Amino acid sequence: MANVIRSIKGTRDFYPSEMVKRQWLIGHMRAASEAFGYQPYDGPCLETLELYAAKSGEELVKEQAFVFEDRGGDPVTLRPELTPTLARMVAEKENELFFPLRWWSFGPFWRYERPQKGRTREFFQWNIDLIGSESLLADAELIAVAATFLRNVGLKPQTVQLLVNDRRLMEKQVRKLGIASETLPDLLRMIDRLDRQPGHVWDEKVLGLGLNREQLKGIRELLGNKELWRESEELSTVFTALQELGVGEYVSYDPKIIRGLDYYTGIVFEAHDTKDEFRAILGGGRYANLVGDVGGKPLPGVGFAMGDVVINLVLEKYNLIPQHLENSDGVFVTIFDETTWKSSLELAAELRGAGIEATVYPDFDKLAKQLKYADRMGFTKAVVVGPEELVKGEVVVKDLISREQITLDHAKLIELLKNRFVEKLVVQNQPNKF
RNA sequence: GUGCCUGUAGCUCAAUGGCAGAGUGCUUCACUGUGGAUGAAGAUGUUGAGGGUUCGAAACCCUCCAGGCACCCCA
Repeated sequence: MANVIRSIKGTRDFYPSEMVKRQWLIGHMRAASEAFGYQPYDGPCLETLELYAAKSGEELVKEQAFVFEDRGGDPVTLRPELTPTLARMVAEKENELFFPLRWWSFGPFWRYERPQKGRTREFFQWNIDLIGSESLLADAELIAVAATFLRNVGLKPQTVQLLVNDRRLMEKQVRKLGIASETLPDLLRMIDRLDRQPGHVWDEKVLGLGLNREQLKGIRELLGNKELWRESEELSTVFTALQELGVGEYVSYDPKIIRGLDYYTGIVFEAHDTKDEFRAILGGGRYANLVGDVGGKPLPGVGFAMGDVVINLVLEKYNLIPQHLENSDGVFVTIFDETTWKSSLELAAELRGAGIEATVYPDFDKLAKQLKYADRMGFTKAVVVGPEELVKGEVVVKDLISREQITLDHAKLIELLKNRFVEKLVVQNQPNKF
């Protein structure tokens, strides 16, 4: 195995057992999005470098994007985020779209980072935005979408919280301390990184920005004040709306939430595990001007993004991901021997024609081996067509869980399998069985 | 881009300078028309790669490669 060609650093292979989990996760993202009436959209994975030069943070494009020349010599970029694409798509059709837009998307993104816990170079991201409304109800709605997702995957409010803040409130409070407005962006960035370093180091850095000891003390007090939101009419409204939306238990106020990206202008929020063991699960907020930088009219919006990597770590820790590969919808068709294989194929075709998934064993192996395979692959029903049954036009169907088996004709077999199929559909309509 | 740690069977790991092992998985058989258990037998290694030290290296040293973790940045 030493000489197999390796995959690219920071990418992941999704074997069927992992793919089941990925589909499960996507299902919940879709369900939460659609529950609030959001529509799916997507853009290309390749974009021009120019698009990101206009919009994204400098570091994201210069340091972290995969940039290369196409065969014609033009610089292209593997998308490191979706927002610029969204802005471009909205700007291109701004006169024919009907606002507000409620759009969601799921797809792959690439960032050239050093892979580590919770960070890969190729990852999947759920993006969801409400564009064209300045209402605080829109801010609350996006937070409610996030909370609905967290609840539906089985995460409890004791385990995960959506931490909410408002940049306007923080700016106002910081100004009250008499801090110069030119140091404000740097200071906000420091607040965003408070928990990532020892307290005394952080203090030193803040003093280095030009603050005096008293101002530092004032900042520290602000950041410890869990009731600060009461001074913000906007936050009060948002929290009230979230109570009415039935997700109040998932939401709390945190003055330390600022968000690194510069384009946020109001409400900002992140989901964190309450033990603070993992990175932010998702992050988002209010922006004033989505499309201005790509040449459109200013449009306000609110949205968030959730990567698949951190949420998977959290879900794994709390054992919330369905583990097993299941073929329980289908039936496994054995092949008895060289003289009967045609009957097995014929039966399988008949079952498929009746809308039943049928999987045929491809070799003339011993029945024991075939049943062992069926068991390992997660089938719950197997069919045997041997010489004895063939004469009577019957088949043996075996329940691989109860180990019971019965002999019956084709019509009865189809009826039995179809009834089971109907039961399955009913079960699947429950969101946590997606 | 900076720093620290780790590479041994498919997987998880042991062997700390002296014959490369265990558990698990895998294959076969007990069971020639019936799978999960049990028992028995069997297969599997360039010890990440290359070089050096040594009578002798999986182990010690150097270089490279790969992976993990933290910083940076962020989903």
